[in-house]
Amino acid sequence: MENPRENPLPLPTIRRYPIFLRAIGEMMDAGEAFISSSVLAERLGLDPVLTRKDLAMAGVPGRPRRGYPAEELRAAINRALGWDSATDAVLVGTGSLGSALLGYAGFKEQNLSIVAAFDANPRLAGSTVHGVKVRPLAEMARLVRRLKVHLAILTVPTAAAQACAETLVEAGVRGILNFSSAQLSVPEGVIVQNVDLAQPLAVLSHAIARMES
Amino acid sequence: MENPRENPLPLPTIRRYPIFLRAIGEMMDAGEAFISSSVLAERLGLDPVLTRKDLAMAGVPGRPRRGYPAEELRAAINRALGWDSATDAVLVGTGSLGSALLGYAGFKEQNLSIVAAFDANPRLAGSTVHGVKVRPLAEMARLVRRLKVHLAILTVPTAAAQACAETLVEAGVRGILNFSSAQLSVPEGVIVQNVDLAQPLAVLSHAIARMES
DNA sequence: TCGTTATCGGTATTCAAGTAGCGATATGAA
DNA sequence: TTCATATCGCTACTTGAATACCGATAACGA
Repeated sequence: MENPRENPLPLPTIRRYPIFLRAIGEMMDAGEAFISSSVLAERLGLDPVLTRKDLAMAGVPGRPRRGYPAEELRAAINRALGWDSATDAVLVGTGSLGSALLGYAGFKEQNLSIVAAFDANPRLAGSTVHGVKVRPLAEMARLVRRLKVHLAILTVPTAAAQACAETLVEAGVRGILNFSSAQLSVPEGVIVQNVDLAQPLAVLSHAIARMES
Repeated sequence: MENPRENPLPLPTIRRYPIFLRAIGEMMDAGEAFISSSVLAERLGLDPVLTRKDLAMAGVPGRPRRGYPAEELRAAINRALGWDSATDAVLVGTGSLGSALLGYAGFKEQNLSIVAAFDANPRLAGSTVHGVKVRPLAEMARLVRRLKVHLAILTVPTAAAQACAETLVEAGVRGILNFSSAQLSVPEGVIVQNVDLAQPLAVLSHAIARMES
């Protein structure tokens, strides 16, 4: 099925796809034309069966004793993630984390280009961070609307997050990657994905605490 | 049961705990002495029953029509996460992401203090980032051993990650928060928690792609 | 004092994801 | 040409977490 709506991918599968894409890219660079689930799994330390099921979800048929055609597989996964066509995004909040994300190379791999950055601090406006010009927050609504940007990366302090989100949604943003710890409330049809750096730390320190007990 | 080994907390619960801690802290600042699961759930946009089950796992008994005693609850959750006593960590790789993490306030909330930072680039050595002095990589093994640090945050380029990990483990590190996209291989007893910024972006863009299809 | 009710805490059910088992098939070697 | 085998792809089975349900209880109001 081509229509993603009929293809409800398991959430864990979606999370593994970016990892697969990186490995597939490296294997293609090494000259491989076919990707077998066993080799890929070995490389990533995953279960081969689980890997095969994930790859099968992309809808590209594999061949016994060869694997999946690399180029088609990569294209299918990219399509499933909506990374097949270039997507524009804006970044709001050029503090230390926001600045770091402006320089994060991974976004480019995913056909995501950050076309503008904003900050509430007027002293930062006009400066350039990793090649992106920082603009005052007041220009955000107008520019987002004009550029028809649908995706925003939110790296503002928690207290400012809800107000920013509302402005962004009002200007046409459909998806927000929220790095603040605010619980954003947005209208239906807008998707918020929270990123919380404390979560992996919690998992790690709990595991260590358990081992030492 | 006090012993965490007998208390295998569900992984999703552990991930929600940091969120709960923040909210509980805010409610305590507002003068609340008791935290009810329904109020907490409302505030965080979660299911009240799910929230109550999570809180129950901490082992603190609640009271009908009141809720859980705030101070005890917070202490119990912190204990479950191993955040009850201060933990030292080192950070390796002071690129843009590493620098941002040095300034991340959330770590302090979790009793985590980054006692040293290292970078392979000798030109960076000696500089100070967010109050932490950057040292050359060559000093890492010795210092980690001397300070008896058990936790490391790894923000080096993917190509350098495995070598750094090995040095750290050799020097006594038990847990690694890995921000690189390398698949680290470490000896048994060492825990690696991977953090991949591409994953939440994948979830978000897939969701948007599905809606627009 | 006594009922009402918000909240806890346990049990049961459902659902999603991971795991296991197994037949089908194309490839490569004998 | 024939056979051995790596790999796919399908169908259970198991596990773990979320959801639903329901009884118990302590606080509050009448």
